[in-house]
Amino acid sequence: MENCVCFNLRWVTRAVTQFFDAELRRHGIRPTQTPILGALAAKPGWSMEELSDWLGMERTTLVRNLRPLERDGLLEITGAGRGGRVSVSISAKGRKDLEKAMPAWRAAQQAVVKTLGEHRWSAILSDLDRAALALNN
Amino acid sequence: MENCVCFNLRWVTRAVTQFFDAELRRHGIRPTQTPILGALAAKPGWSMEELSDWLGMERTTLVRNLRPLERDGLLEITGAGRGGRVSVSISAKGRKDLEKAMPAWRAAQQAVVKTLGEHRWSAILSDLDRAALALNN
DNA sequence: CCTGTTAGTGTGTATATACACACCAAGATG
DNA sequence: CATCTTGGTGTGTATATACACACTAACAGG
Repeated sequence: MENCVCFNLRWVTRAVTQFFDAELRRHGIRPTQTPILGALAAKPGWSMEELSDWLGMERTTLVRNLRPLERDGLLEITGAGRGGRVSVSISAKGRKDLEKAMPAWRAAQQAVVKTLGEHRWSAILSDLDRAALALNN
Repeated sequence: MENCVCFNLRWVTRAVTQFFDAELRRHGIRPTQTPILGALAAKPGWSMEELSDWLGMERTTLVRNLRPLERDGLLEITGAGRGGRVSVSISAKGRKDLEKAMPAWRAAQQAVVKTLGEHRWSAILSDLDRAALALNN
């Protein structure tokens, strides 16, 4: 049972997340928030469901994850809310903070990629993506 | 940035965890708890630090993760506590519940392994283990 | 206009995670 | 014995995750 796929994936993910967090921490941005801001920076006016689909994240999880970013003014949520479609967009501050944190992200990414080499990492991530998609059907 | 290792790993891990959870749910055991109970079933009298080392889990995270299991009587924590070493052991109920949940775990494990094949999965997990170890130094 | 249906959204509750910090026990040193 | 250090533990606080559920807006059909 020590070969449990779920357990091993969670273990590696914890290690990688902690590593990214150590780099990003001083910029006040969490590893989970980086891709959220990245998506928002690429396109304005996401609905909650679009964004959660794009990120492959439970919609209700995303709602909670946006709260700290909204509170700190990195993004803005406009629209009706309960019942009506909302529109999530990055703010000027959000864009600036993301920009400032990018070098740290790049450093972490490069350091992790270096452990196995870019070729192997991309093969692994590609396979894992395929596995995850298979499980969703 | 959509190739962020951290983000992709977290995504896959969420999918796999949800899949395991769907199988284990009706037994009242979470995917995270299975390996904990497994370790406890293999050896009695773990100290908190030993167990967290073995599971590759932050010690303080483990403390919180043990609470529900302790509350539900699946394990017992004896010893001084704050300051003094503790001894964590599985209970009879814990052993029984784990036993009952094992078929569900096996089913989930097999289904996930089937997505890429056993050979590929074990190569991937072996590489990921190596990567995670490299990051801890 | 009214009502039923559906799609989009948020909440309640519970677990998972981890950094910073505080606490206490036990042995070492004086 | 007193104090000092160190190693093992738990807590405060904050984010991350997701299932079950409730709510509301918008639209359809009468």
